Amino acid sequence: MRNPEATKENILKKSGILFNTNGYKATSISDITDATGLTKGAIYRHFASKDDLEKETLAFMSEKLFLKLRAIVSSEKHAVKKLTAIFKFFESYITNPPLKGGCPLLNAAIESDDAHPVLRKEALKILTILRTSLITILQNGIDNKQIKADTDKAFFATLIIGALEGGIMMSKLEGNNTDICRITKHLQKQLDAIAL
Amino acid sequence: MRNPEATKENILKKSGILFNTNGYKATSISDITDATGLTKGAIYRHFASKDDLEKETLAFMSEKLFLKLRAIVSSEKHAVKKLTAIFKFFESYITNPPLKGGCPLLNAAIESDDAHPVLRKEALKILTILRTSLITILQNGIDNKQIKADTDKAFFATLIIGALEGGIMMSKLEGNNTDICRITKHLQKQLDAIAL
DNA sequence: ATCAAAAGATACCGATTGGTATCTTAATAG
DNA sequence: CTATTAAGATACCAATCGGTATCTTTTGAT
Repeated sequence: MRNPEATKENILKKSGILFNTNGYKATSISDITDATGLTKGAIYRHFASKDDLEKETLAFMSEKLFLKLRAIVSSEKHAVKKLTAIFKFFESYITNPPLKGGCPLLNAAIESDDAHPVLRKEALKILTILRTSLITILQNGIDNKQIKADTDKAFFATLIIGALEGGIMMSKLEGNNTDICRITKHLQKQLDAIAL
Repeated sequence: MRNPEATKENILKKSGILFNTNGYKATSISDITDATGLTKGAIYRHFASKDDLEKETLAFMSEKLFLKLRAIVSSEKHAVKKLTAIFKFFESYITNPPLKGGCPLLNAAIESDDAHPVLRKEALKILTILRTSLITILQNGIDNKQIKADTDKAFFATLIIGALEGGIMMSKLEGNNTDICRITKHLQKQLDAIAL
């Protein structure tokens, strides 16, 4: 039953859970061999180093989440509803986590920003994609006369991302969804204010 | 020149920089002996374990920041101005960091929430103090007819903390203060809306 | 001056770290 | 059926980890 692609995916999946819940530095290769049932030989065949595995795992996690997010966004036609769906998606990070350990962007950003350039670059890439996606939705909303034309898109994108990520941090720390729901409620109000 | 209290404070100071910039798990006792010029013997005389050192260091950092914050807040008499001063304080986290490595609450919360109960409990304590302080300022503002009486204090406190912490994450990752300034600008607007 | 106690230095411990060289096994092409 | 090749297992490496037992040095009380 040898299947190198499946093996790599299995490593990425299990590493994702471990990195995202316990941290990148705190997760050892041995933790990963325990979780996968594989050996070091198998892991180092697919990844050049731990740094490389960390980077690829972060990319893997974010790609899977963006896939889910895009599916949710695509199912809505109205720009305002698309954004509301994104708020709901972030609420689910607490109530029904699509990925153990919270938001991989937030986790990687905090762990990497001062010390780990490889991981930091990957986190920045994710932030840029998220930011650009939100701005695109807003622009489409403006083009389709669903959102006020004088909306500061970059400003609004920062508000959405910042508030949601901060809300996730608070709710995860408190162990309930009170804070994230307050945040999404506020964002929804702001969204309604720029809707036509 | 032996001075155990000064030694302990020195350890806490240097550990604070290291833990806050490189992370708790990523910082070894050896890193701390290098930074302080002390030996393990000295460190383990003042702290029972690394867990204990981590916890005490986080408490030490937050206490120092709360002291600064209280001084800034006390210098303003009007509740709205007190809150504005807090916004400016968080902006300074990026432009002129009072402590290397960003916000210790945010850093500790992300690193601890799933795996490190000792640190998590301390982080939660800090969040509670911050939250309570904001609510108290809002309540005093209401009592002094400076802020609308129907303001949802808990809601507003969550918005402030969540948005600021998220903004810090974004700005630190981007390497500029654009995002945190957008966040404070929005918060100021929200504050003006509840001011009398 | 002496001595007890505390502060800090030194030297060590077993366990674990990321990483690698080598060997075995399984799949595939001829 | 066999030879080749790649996937994965095994065994090992030096370095570092958190922690401790013991020794030396400094300090303050007598």
